[in-house]
Amino acid sequence: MFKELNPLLHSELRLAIISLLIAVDSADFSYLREKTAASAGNLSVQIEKLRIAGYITVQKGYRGKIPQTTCKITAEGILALEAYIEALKTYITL
Amino acid sequence: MFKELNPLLHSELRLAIISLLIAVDSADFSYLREKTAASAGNLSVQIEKLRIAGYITVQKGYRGKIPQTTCKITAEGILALEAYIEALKTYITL
DNA sequence: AAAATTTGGTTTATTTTATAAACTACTTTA
DNA sequence: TAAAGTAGTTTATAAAATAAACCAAATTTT
Repeated sequence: MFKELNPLLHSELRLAIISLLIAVDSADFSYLREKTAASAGNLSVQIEKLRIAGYITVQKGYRGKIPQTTCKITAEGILALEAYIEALKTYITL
Repeated sequence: MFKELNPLLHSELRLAIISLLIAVDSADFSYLREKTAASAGNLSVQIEKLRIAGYITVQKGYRGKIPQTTCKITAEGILALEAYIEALKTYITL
């Protein structure tokens, strides 16, 4: 009947992050913050959850002397999003 | 950029309930329980939330001597679902 | 040059939400 | 008549999202 909605993706902010990363392939913390309008704390927490799940990679480096965190979606992340969308289709007609 | 995902609908069980009610127009508690495979407690709580939001009506009656709760989606509920789907489309390409 | 502000975050605490467990009440079956 | 099933509600617990507080370095303001 209904397929399970991956709880890691079934979250407004995490879905937004994944959605942005699908489009740009690589994005830093500030970019994600601008686009999602999330608080830094919330964004930091949700990025970490996606990283632990293996859906994104996170590289902490420096741009000059300013710290810079860069995120990229992984192949696993792309597959997870595709599966999530398929599951959604068991609930709604898109 | 991203539209807000109505938190009342952005819940696996509540979305399933609304999805079922869109299709059948009227359904009792047991039917929803069968189709969603949710626990009675969880189903009861989520039905009540949808009722308070005005997305469904809930009629408590009897089938013979056995209590029977019947749910129907409201016009408001249908609109909310449509808006939710539109909002989802700002996150994913369906 | 000291103080305040901004950037780029992390950690911790609070609130909200979902879920599960326990309970009520009545009915049917063994 | 005792046990089990139906149809739920209420309450407690677990998990999640969000916000608040904080840290460190750099930049700007006075």
